[in-house]
Amino acid sequence: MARSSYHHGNLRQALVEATVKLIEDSGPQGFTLAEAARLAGVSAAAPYRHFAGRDELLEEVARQGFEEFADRLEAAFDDGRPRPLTAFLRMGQAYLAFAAERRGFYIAMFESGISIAGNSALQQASERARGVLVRGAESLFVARPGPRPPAGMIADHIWALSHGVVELFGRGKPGARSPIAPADMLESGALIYLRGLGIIPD
Amino acid sequence: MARSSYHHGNLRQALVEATVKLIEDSGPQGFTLAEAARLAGVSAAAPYRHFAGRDELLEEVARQGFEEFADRLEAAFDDGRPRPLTAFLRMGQAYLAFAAERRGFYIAMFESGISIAGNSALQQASERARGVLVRGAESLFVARPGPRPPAGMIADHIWALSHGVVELFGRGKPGARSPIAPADMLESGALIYLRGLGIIPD
DNA sequence: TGTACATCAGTGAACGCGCGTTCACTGATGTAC
DNA sequence: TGTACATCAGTGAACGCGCGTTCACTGATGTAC
Repeated sequence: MARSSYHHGNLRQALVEATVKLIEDSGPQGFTLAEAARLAGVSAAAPYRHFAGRDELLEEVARQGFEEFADRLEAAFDDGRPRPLTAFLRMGQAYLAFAAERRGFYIAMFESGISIAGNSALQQASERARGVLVRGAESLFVARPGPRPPAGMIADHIWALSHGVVELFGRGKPGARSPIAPADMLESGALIYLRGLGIIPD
Repeated sequence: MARSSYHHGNLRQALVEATVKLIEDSGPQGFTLAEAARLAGVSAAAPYRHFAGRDELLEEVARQGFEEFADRLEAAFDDGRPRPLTAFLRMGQAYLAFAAERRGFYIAMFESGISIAGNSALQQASERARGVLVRGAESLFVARPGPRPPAGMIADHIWALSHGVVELFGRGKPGARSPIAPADMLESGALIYLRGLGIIPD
């Protein structure tokens, strides 16, 4: 944060990180361009050398978030090793881990009110993440002949369930709505769902 | 909105309605006490006769939202008629209908950043809504002997799935992430899940 | 039915604040020769 | 290796703005008698 020279050197990325920290500390509202600049140790006018405004900075945060999100899902899936089902469930836990460990990014991605469709780099990154889930869903059927439900639909169901768990039960409220840990909630829900798909025998 | 006399007559409720409209029109950020007062045709100081501040007004909006939400779920469930499964699925559709038709309330309830636990009237209302889902889940097992999964868990799974569908796919973005309508997404997901529970035979 | 008076629910002006954004500027860096 | 110069990435002051909140006030309403 402390800067010895007149030039910052890496202000663009420093602003991204300041934004993440501000969002984590004070919620999605608790972020202003001015405060991000302050946190980066720079005048309020400086961010305009790198971003057109507040929204463009938020969208960059979300884009980087989606990239890391996709990376983590991919690593968790590990090409379906040792078995597709295990790998698929591991993606669910990676989903929750990302939401918890990278909360600032998660909020920027899903709760900041930015428009994903309006920014093509952002949209590409978000589609890449969905692609990992879709491939995971496809892998569940590799050894199964016959008709299969569309993998995109399965990916969307699991994404929705995971997101709902994060939003409704994922925040560390003591004495929250449910005493069950988010990880257990997602796993039990996903297992029931996969049994419904015939992936897991009763 | 137009007021003939010095006194408004029903300012408290008018502010609630103004808040809902502002949130619907301009997102969760697009609400300020000052603008709500303006919309209600009243000076910026007037709201302080009825609410301690911005947050208290938002919490009242959320509370009323949860009450109507619970009412609608209850009406949709209709005591499990004609069959528990049908009634349960109808609740899912009522969930989506509420989120779409009462968007301002939904946003105040789930996306405005208020703390549900910090306001007991609000918490009670939200628990009442969950109670309807829980009773719906219990009804699925009335004619089934033997061990059953906890109804609270099932209610939470379905709530999370519904919420996720609303948040990720429910906004009317043209060309959005998925071309499938939210109602179809939720129904297909819920059916697979219920099959996994053994409620629906394969 | 009329009147005095307490209470209630508004007004409007004022405040301090922080934000987003623009602008002319300047210090630092990189490059051509 | 040195110098001139273009470009880049900052500064700091200023602006207009709208917000939240407070305050003394006043018009309207309700009630006791």
